Amino acid sequence: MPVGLSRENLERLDTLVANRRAVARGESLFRAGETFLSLYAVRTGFFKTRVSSEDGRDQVTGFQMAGELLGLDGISTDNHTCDAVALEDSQVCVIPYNQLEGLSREFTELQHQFHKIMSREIVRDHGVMLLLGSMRAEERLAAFLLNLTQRLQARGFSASSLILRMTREEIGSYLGLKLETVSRTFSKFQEEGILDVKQRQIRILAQEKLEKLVNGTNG
Amino acid sequence: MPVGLSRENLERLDTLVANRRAVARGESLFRAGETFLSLYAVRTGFFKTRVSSEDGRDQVTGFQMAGELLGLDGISTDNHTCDAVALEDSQVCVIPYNQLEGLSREFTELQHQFHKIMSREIVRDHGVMLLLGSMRAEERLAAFLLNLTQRLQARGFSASSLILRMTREEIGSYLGLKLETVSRTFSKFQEEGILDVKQRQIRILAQEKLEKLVNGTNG
DNA sequence: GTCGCACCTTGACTTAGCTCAAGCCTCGCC
DNA sequence: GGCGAGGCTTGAGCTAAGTCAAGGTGCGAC
Repeated sequence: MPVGLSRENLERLDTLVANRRAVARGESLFRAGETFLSLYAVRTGFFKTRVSSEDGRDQVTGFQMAGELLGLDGISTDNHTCDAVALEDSQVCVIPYNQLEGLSREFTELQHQFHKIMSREIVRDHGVMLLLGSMRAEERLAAFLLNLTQRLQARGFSASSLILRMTREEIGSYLGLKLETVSRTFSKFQEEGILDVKQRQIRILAQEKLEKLVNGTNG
Repeated sequence: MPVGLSRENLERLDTLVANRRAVARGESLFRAGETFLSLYAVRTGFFKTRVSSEDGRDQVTGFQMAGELLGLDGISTDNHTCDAVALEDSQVCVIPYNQLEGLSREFTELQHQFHKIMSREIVRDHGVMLLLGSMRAEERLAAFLLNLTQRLQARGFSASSLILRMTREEIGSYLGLKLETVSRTFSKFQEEGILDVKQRQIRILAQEKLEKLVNGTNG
């Protein structure tokens, strides 16, 4: 949250975010049901969030990379409502929530940014609902890949070449598909010359075809 | 947002919410792309929200009844990102967003409540993702009906008898199903003695069976 | 180095839900 | 009171994605 502030105030904001925590691959940062105290900003690494229903069903609700925020769902009931699991060794900033509320009462800009971040999460979720509610498998995977590369590119990585941090099953859960369907769709994209797929190493050969799949009136 | 406050402060909160607006059935309260200035609290009536992709696809993202808040998605970019359409003649309170931010800097409790409301929206959306990503048609419709009746019951209406405000197509869009599937599933529930369905009049005869469909490990 | 395990791919078959089509309510309007 | 339009139901056939099953691949532990 970059803001124009005095040095003293900048320091106060820095303390908000001073605390670090490391999370090893496969470990949870937090779990559904735990008391909510802090938000977390990913510094390095990669996470998934996952909700579960009373029966065994679960659903990956998102993948988070450096700079993204985790834990917003916990504010509603003072308990986390999802699990956040590191997909590789990761580091987060711990942001004590009551301090954030306090500071955001003083700094209008911080308050506004925080609201924007929450709102953006809602907008993102609506996009996923659109995907889950109305797209076919190929369209879902295309949208997923474009979203990932866009976010990676914003962080200075290649727009066309990436290494997936998650399994086919996790991608499938996120996209509402079975892992076999994800795998077959990757293979299909490879046959069609859209992707080069070697396990988790993906190279995008024809981004415009992915975009057409997502946006085109589906021909 | 009921809070314990002095009379003067209560009055200031009242002015926040003093403005009313009527929306006739079928009209939009706001549309995607319009400048975001205010949130809206439903006073009477019933709304749907809907997102659209560049091609014609669209997805109903929620149904809102009295007491629920509309427009949170607009904060992220200062533009609304979905359409809100009245499903019956309705009335809303207009809540100017910059005033809300201002007051919530003064009133800790208001700030906290507002954050909880945004967070609750995120949690709700995750629940819908779980539904869209992992449930079968019957389970989706059961979850939908239980959610509706629960919210109606919280407002003093019957837990077992309701009148749908939306078409089969709108239910289908929300649940990621085609209208025919929604219709067939209603018919199936009727055959099984779970519901009595007469067009939009629904009577729930066996709530426990709906609950079992949603929660049961799916037998 | 090789063993084991987690993950991925591919094939054959099944099925839930979609599509297309026809007909029926019901409610507002003339 | 009849007509029309939007909405709902139902049937028949199709298809995208799921299921089950049998390997293949690559990496970490010993």
